[in-house]
Amino acid sequence: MSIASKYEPAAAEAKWYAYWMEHKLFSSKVDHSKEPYTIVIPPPNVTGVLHMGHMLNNTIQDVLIRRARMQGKNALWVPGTDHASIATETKVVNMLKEMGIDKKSISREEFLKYAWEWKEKYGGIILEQLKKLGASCDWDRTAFTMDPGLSDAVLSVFVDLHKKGKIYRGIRMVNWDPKGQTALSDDEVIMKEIPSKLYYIKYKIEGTEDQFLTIATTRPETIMADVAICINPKDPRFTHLKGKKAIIPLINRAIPIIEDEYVDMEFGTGCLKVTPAHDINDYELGVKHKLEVIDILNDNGTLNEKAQILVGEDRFVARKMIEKRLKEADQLEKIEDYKSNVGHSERTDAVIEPKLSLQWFLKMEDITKPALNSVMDDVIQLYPPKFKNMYRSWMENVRDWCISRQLWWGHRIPAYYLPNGEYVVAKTAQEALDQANVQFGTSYSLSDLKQDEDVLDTWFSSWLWPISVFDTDVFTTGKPNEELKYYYPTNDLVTAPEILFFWVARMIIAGYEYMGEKPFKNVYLTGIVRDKLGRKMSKSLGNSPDPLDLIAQNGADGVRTGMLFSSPAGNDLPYDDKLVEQGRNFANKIWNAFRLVKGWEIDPNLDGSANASSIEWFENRFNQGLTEINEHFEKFRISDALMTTYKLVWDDFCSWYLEMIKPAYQHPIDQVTYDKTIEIFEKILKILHPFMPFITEELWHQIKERSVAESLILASWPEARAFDQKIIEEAAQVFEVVSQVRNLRASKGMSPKEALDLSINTKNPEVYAGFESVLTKLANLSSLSFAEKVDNAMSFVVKADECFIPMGDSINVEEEKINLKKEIEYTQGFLASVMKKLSNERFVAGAPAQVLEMERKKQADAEAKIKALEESLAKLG
RNA sequence: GGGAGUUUAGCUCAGCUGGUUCAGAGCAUCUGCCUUACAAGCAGAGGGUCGGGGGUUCGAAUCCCUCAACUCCCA
Repeated sequence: MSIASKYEPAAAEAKWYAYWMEHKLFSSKVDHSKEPYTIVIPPPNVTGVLHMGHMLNNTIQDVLIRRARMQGKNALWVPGTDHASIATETKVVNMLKEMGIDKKSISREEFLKYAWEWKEKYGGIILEQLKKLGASCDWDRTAFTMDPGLSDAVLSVFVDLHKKGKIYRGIRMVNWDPKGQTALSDDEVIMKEIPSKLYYIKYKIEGTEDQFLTIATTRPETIMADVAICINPKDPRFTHLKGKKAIIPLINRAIPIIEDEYVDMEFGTGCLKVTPAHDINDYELGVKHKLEVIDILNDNGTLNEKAQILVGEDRFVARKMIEKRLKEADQLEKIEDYKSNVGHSERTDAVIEPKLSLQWFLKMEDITKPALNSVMDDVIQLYPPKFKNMYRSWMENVRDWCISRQLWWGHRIPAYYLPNGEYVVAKTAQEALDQANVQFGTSYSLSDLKQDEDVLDTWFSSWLWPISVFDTDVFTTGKPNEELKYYYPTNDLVTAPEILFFWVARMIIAGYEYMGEKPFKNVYLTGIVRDKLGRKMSKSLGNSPDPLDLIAQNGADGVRTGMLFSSPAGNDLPYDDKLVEQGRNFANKIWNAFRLVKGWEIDPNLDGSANASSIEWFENRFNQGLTEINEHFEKFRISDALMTTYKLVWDDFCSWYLEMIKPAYQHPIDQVTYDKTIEIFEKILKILHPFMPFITEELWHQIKERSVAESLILASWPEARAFDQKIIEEAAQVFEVVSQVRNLRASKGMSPKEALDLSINTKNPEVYAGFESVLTKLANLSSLSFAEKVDNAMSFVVKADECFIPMGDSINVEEEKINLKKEIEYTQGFLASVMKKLSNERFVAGAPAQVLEMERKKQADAEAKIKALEESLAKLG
């Protein structure tokens, strides 16, 4: 035969992906005769490359989409990328640096020109990589969050929310990234536990020469920004300080000593320095006590002239120098080691500086309510549901969303400042001008307007994604177009729990605000892909395999199934190369099953009636498996759906069914069995297709020539028919006899080639009737008979049936006796435990009838088995 | 400091409203096989007082209490 014994995925993958693309089989158009099934991709960063997290995430989406497509739904998976303002800007800045260009030395327009060039060059890489994975996205719809239409939608929404009074400008404490020189949202800040130091600093009490109070701080470089010392009014240690002033060391500025119960008497010394400009809690304390704000830091993290000393030094350098100077002044009492949680920028890893600045905010209080309720009421379902709690606590404690970023790459805030100190918000400069002149009775010209320098937070565009990929005008018109009406709300969203808040929650908010309707029905939260040590796989740690290498080595189908083998919803995926290997082996197994079937010659004159029972059994078993697989899918248990498919194909189809009907070597097969087997094989390929699209499409076409419209990707998902439990159970009993014979051979060290005689003592010979040839073949029997008594035989019992293998003189009677006695003893123990239950009146009275019946059946089975075993024992003499 | 989650075989995980799907699966391990579809394979086997303790119940991996360890979120 000419078919290779090992499946080579590369050629088939390239061929079929090109085929699907060429014939536009991923494409979806509005079609009211079909039910839509829609997924919008979580748009990867435009500058990104595929990592293991994407692989898992997008495999799941593709499985869902392909299955929906086969179920006859109008399946649409919308792809696209996110402009990712901070991440991309950082990369472009670095690129420019390598070219010897400083961002500060070029204009905004020049910078954006470089950025767009960068985007054009690298922006599509990740989408190309997704194609290698087999992603069946409708690529003609590929969207980008900074496409003209989508950008326009973002500005419309900004203007609209501003008009509604939900967007405002205000001074707030924000998370400032001194390296990226931008404000970050809370979600972009990663808290890390950092070993640091607690400095105990002595402040002189004003009007004394030798009286001091001591404060403990982790940030001595901010003492120049202190505006008060705060004590707890209940603290008896400090009553003598009330109403006095303290003097800041080194700069000798006097500050009041105030009282507030906020101060934790247990922490540090019980005295707290209040530095409103550089700590969020101090800021709130400052507002409460109407304290001045002294900001001593520049945007880049160096000290400014308000610090009076160390001007121009970096904050961390300043910390060291302050420590030294305090020591010299004898005002540093001690230093303790301390662990503190310090915020770091997700993008630049710089230590975050709390900073007061003028930013744009979105009021979250009212707008979040429908979004909270929809998840709490399961209108939107989270998988797994444990994330509901997290979602609620976030939504109930949400703070206003800081939506401005001090960057250039992104959607520039459509606010225009006027010479009179006012500003207007409008989509274009012209509109702003018209509005301003009407509103203020002025006659400004365009050149008088100065647009806000900042751009919007990336999430302020991606929160519109499930709407804006279909319709970018609805935000102004309020009237959804045909596409949006048809595809929205989408069905499933597959994403990582870490962006549940920044993205998922906000899409829900925007969905209700602009569509009055949820953006999706189900949210499937994947876990994080981790290495064997439990670390998150990341480029910086270098612990992640290259996904494209993996695909090259194991095939996309192997990688897809490997990723899914062990990733229940919400659980992290502990990645192991073994999993992908298992996937690859599985593909090979399917390949070889095909080789076997394809290699058979058909003899139309042969009678195949002996295989009827085997075919009947497998069809029932298939329907049972398919029912289970469908149930797993309904519950989003993708790993379980795969595992059930895996076992159905490998164990039931390959190990049992094919062996049962396989003709002897170089013998032909009958027409009926062959046709049935091909039919079964086709059904197997169908249920495998969502997981393993390439190999299944390849074999589908190798079975016979098929047209484009007959491609597997478009084939219909098999119907799960009713199945007969009895047929399955009886076959299982026959299989058990086969296993026992094999087991006996193995334990006696007999060769599998040695044919044996088998005699069965059963009350239900009809169970074996259809399977006699199967039994003979799989257990390698020289004869099969039904008899009550057999002498000098090894025996075993399956259910209540005694099975004998006559051994003539070679049998070791004593050993057989011991084995039988052991089994009798064990079964009697089991029976005793059942009887104990049944003789317990309270059990009989309290247990449901069904349970009772089960117990009685157990009793009957055990008694029958003991009887059979005892008879066998008696026959040994 | 507040909240949530996890703990079942060597590993990764199932186990629904207590009772036959109740101690399971896959992988790994061990034993025997190069049996012409597949050694990326076949056949067989061994592994767990379900984190510890207590309670409720006729009956607990499952419900309650408590302790312990780990993880995550928020401050």
